[in-house]
Amino acid sequence: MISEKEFLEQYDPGKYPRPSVTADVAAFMVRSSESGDYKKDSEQRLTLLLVRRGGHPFKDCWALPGGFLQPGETVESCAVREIREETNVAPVSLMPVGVFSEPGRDPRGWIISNCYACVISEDSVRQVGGDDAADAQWFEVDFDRGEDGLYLLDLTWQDVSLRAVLREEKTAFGTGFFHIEESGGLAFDHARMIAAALTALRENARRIDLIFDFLPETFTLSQLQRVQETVMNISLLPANFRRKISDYVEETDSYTSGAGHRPAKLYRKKQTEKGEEA
Amino acid sequence: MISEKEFLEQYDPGKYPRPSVTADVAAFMVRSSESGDYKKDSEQRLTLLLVRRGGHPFKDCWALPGGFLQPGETVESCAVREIREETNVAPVSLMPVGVFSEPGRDPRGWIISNCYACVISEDSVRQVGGDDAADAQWFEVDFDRGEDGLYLLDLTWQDVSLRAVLREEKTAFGTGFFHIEESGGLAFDHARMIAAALTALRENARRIDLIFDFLPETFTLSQLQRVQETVMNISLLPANFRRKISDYVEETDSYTSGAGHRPAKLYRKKQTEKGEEA
DNA sequence: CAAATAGTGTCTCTAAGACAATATCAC
DNA sequence: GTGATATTGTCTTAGAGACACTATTTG
Repeated sequence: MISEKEFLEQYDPGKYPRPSVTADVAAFMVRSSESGDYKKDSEQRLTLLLVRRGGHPFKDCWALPGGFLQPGETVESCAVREIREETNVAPVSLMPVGVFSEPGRDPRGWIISNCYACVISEDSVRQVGGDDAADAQWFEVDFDRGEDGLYLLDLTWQDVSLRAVLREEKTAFGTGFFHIEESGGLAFDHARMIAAALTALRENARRIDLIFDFLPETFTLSQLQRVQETVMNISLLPANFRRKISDYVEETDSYTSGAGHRPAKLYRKKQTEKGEEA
Repeated sequence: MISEKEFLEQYDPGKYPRPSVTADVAAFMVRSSESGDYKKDSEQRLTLLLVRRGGHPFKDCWALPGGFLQPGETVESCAVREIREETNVAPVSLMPVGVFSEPGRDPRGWIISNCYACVISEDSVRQVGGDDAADAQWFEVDFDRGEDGLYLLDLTWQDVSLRAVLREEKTAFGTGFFHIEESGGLAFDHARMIAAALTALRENARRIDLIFDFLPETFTLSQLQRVQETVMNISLLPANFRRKISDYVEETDSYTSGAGHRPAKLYRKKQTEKGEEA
């Protein structure tokens, strides 16, 4: 019979085999692309940050930013660190997507990956200025359901196009879970992670709180609506959208100007209100 | 410049420090306790499986069942294995609760825990027969919100009563995240895990699919209603509940009998219907 | 003025909650 | 019959969707 103190002094974690642990992050941004017509508002696209792998394995393939967990940090702080290294932006909220631990998912050996999703505003990325390193780029995202529970994931940046095919797994539970039919050239099992992250993002985008993170401090209600439409890939009527979010925003004194139409009042996110309680 | 094959041959995962990884499971069951009155239906209580720790650290404390991840298995299969070792029952669905990786959370060192919740029917536990090992018991659960975002967690089995106090963390995102004010004698940071698991369980119990796992193959609608009420700690009107779930169940030819009141038709879960699509 | 977005009012439809009323068993 | 649950029907209300209409800007 030994005491707890003695036990801990003798304890050797190296007795049992241990995996390596990583955090990978699907960082999303809504990018507005200018249109030719001065009257029309710009269109918006959902984009995802990918990095080109500089070393083996999957050298030169595109992958989610991520890295190994270091002693003394949590998985979440590791995820934040990785995103900041790539974008210079610290993500506001981090959404857990899932744990990926299938044997063989990484050719280097026993490696478990914790996947997170986060949302970054175009505004903040512009402020810190992209360093134009060709190894990190925002890809436009298309993710649609095909036939027979097949899903098509399209990631496009300039002339690079990654097309993955996934099959949805029946998962008695609500979390999206996918099998890779075609990786589309993405490294590791990242196509699965991206599909799961997109599913989680869309699922949670109806909770209004999330979509504010895509926008700067102040915004018009139309901008807010377009963000939700872009993320969830749906279409809404302005009148109804305004009603729905009216409790979550408050007016400012500013207006937009310069567009070829009626100016819009700028709003900001209302603090300490609804959605916090209950 | 080396090839990927050469790289993998040279790769040594031991170069970087690695954590130990565990899976811990919050297994819930709804237990019906017989009442004295022949006319009244039995009352139901939500219970949680805890095991008494036989060795250091936290010797003799109660803890969630769990164990170290072994090579060649996924985190999920590890969780299933642990539950089966304690109950002889293989849980149907596994719900991810969160990853707990705060430095110092385990006195043995760098140990990351993946927490899952699952739901087990009283029926299946009865069938395999509890082995009456005193080291694994179903505790009755009370989890209520106090003042100032403080939560009280009460776990009771016979004369053992564990009372933990937790504080909810503001987490820009929807997942419950708690700080331990008082552990109530629970091992490690398991009080946090249990609070997070209960939050997740209640959140998802409104998705009807989940609550079927608490019940045997066939059941009455009242039983189903009581399960949802027990899990979510709410009260519903029978008429409305029946309407809401009517699309998810189908009748059988059997009826209950023997109770001091009108017999109820037995239902079963309807397959390949609503909730699967969309 | 034309084109486009900003913003308001209102009708309808559906789902949830409340509640009343009837049915049927064991004792 | 009594007391309990089983089961059905209907009224009310809250919220989402649809749509018509007005307001205001730039060129």
